[in-house]
Amino acid sequence: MDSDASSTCSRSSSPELAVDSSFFSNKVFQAYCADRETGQPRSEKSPQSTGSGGKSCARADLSKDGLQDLRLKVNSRERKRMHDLNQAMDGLREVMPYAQGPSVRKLSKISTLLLARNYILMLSSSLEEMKKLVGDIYGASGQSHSARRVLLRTSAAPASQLPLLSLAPSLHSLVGSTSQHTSTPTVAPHSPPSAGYLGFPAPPLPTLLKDPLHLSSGYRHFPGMPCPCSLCQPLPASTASLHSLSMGK
DNA sequence: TAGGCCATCTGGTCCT
DNA sequence: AGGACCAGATGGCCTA
Repeated sequence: MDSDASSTCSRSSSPELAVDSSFFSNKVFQAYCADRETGQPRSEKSPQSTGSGGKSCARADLSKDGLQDLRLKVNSRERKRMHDLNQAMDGLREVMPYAQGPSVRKLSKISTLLLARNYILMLSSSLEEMKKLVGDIYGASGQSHSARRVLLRTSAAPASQLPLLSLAPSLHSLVGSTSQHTSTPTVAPHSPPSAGYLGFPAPPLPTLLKDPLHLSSGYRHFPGMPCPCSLCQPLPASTASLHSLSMGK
């Protein structure tokens, strides 16, 4: 099959087949037609359908074939929409700090979204911490030009050459317990994280925004996650631009 | 075998 | 009117 769903997913899905000759599609459609002929709705819940007759009336005028064509067209559009959504989800997975590879089961959709949220929060707090640190290093307002130069240079450098990396050990010991950092159970790259594994449920958003990772009491890493902070890992190319964007502010 | 995850179909609603 | 978006239903696959 050439569908992108089958290319990105190990499951055996066959959309084209479903459109053309799927038993399910035919069965459903026949049931639908039978319902229409007997005047019995397939579902009880259609509170608004009584008032708005627009498309329903138009559909009533269609022949069986026309109705089926319309249904197939709508199904195809919906399938494409979902495929696009899945592609976007795959794109998100690619930039997530999580082991990837053919032997690694990919993150579920919900895990991807939750992990992405935490990752963003972590990056934000790392950035804030760096800004604070640079401010401390260069002191008061008189040195702001130097600090800005450092920031600019940092944002212009390739991700792999970011000075943040060399600062990572001292930063971790500076802002928190390294033991907490290193004693964090490392993720077995072959085990998919569940929502609980990712350390959820997360605190309410206002709290997170105020002090996302409780950095004041140490650099907090989410349980079970490989340390994805910008200090410990070279940034992926696609996130480097984001990083430099924030730095440029 | 139960539960989780997913793809697909479907009808309703909203928007252009 | 047509398309996009959404949520519910359904059934298949996989894993513990």
